[in-house]
Amino acid sequence: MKEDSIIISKATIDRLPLYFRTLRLLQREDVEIISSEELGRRLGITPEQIRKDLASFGQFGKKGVGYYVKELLRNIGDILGLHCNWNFAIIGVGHLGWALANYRHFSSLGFNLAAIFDVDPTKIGLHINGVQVFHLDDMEKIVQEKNIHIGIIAVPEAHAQEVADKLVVSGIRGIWNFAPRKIRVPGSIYVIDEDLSVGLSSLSYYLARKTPPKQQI
Amino acid sequence: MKEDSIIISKATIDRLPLYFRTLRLLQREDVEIISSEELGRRLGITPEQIRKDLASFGQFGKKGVGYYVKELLRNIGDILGLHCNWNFAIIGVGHLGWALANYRHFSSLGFNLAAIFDVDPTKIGLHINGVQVFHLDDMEKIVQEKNIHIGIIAVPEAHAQEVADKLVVSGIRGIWNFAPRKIRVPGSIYVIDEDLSVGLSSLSYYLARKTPPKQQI
DNA sequence: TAGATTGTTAATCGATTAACAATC
DNA sequence: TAGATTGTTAATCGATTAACAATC
Repeated sequence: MKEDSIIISKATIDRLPLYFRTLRLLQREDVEIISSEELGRRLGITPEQIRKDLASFGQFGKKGVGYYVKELLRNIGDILGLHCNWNFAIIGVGHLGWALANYRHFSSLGFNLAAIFDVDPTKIGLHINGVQVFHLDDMEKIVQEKNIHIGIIAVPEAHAQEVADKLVVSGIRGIWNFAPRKIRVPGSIYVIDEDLSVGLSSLSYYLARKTPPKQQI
Repeated sequence: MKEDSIIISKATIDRLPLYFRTLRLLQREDVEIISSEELGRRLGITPEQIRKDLASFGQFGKKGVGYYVKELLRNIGDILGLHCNWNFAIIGVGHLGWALANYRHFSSLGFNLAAIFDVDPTKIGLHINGVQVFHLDDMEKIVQEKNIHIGIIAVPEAHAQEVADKLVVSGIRGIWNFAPRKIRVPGSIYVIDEDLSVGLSSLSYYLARKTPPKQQI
């Protein structure tokens, strides 16, 4: 295992979930072996890139043959830590929080929605997708009780920092931030920002000048 | 203007919306002038990076002074094509489509939700956020009528390609794809993939090995 | 064995960082 | 003027692509 010796690029890590999801599809199609060539064709990624990405974690393929789908799937799942069965919480039951609470792909990847938080008294106590909505003030207690590691911020911008602070105090380790604002947290907390207006804005950029980039992501 | 002579990196373009949103915040705070130093501090981006990004589109700053917030805001808005008042459509009234239809930031950036599409007869004719839900079969007509340029795919994976095909035929120019599947479209159509499970999976990767990357995005 | 395909090293390409002259 | 800060060029760093030896 090279994970600890060599620094893996962020770009590589972001491609792993794509490989994973495609391999799952292949498994469902009863494909047992796949070459980097064919996997690349499916994803719009060069075979060299795929081999390089995978090789940075170990030797998962068989020369002259390809990759065993089932085996590679297990390996990538392990690399991504999907076996950890992370518990996560959603903060904010607006339209976006509601949608995320009902998003099926998370649980199929092994993530478990353990709690939802809001401040609106009419929402506290509700069950969304079978998960209870708690008051923000009870976060510390619930996070401990339910062993929650990841917090998803889906509150209005104005409250994002306040919620982030609460999450940190409660002992969360990772934050997925949908609020379009930079949040400040200690260095030990990992944050991923997901500002949805970035996607639409960059689309606008390309459409406005009629120059589609050569390669999609 | 250098836009046409020099190829701007995708990384730069993805940062423009971040600059834009921060400048808007500054304007609301009545800040008139900002230095790359201070803007960088707010965003967690180096000042050199910001100056480089902006300089690739023109000379927007004043040496020894900084950038005029109002002026820079207008310039970045123009670069991003936000003045084009793009009409967009959402396809799929599931939880995600519903949330996107109600997302306020799009309209505040000048994007106009002009139509929603689904196939469920109980949803056709409904108005969400004041916008009518049409049947998928009427797409070509409605897209033409309402001059829609952008389609947001929020349907289950299994139907993503079929919807993409319909969008292309209808004359759409850009697609924002939330379905976790690669869609195939002609080269002239610009596609942005937004697979929400990538965010959670990469969080999982870092949490599983306790090595937060030095820099957040 | 011959053909295929990986894993790895080297070459290229692109993006970020550093340095500094220009100038407000 | 002196101090500050941009815009730009050069240096560094990192990621992708190409090439090919290893080997199934």
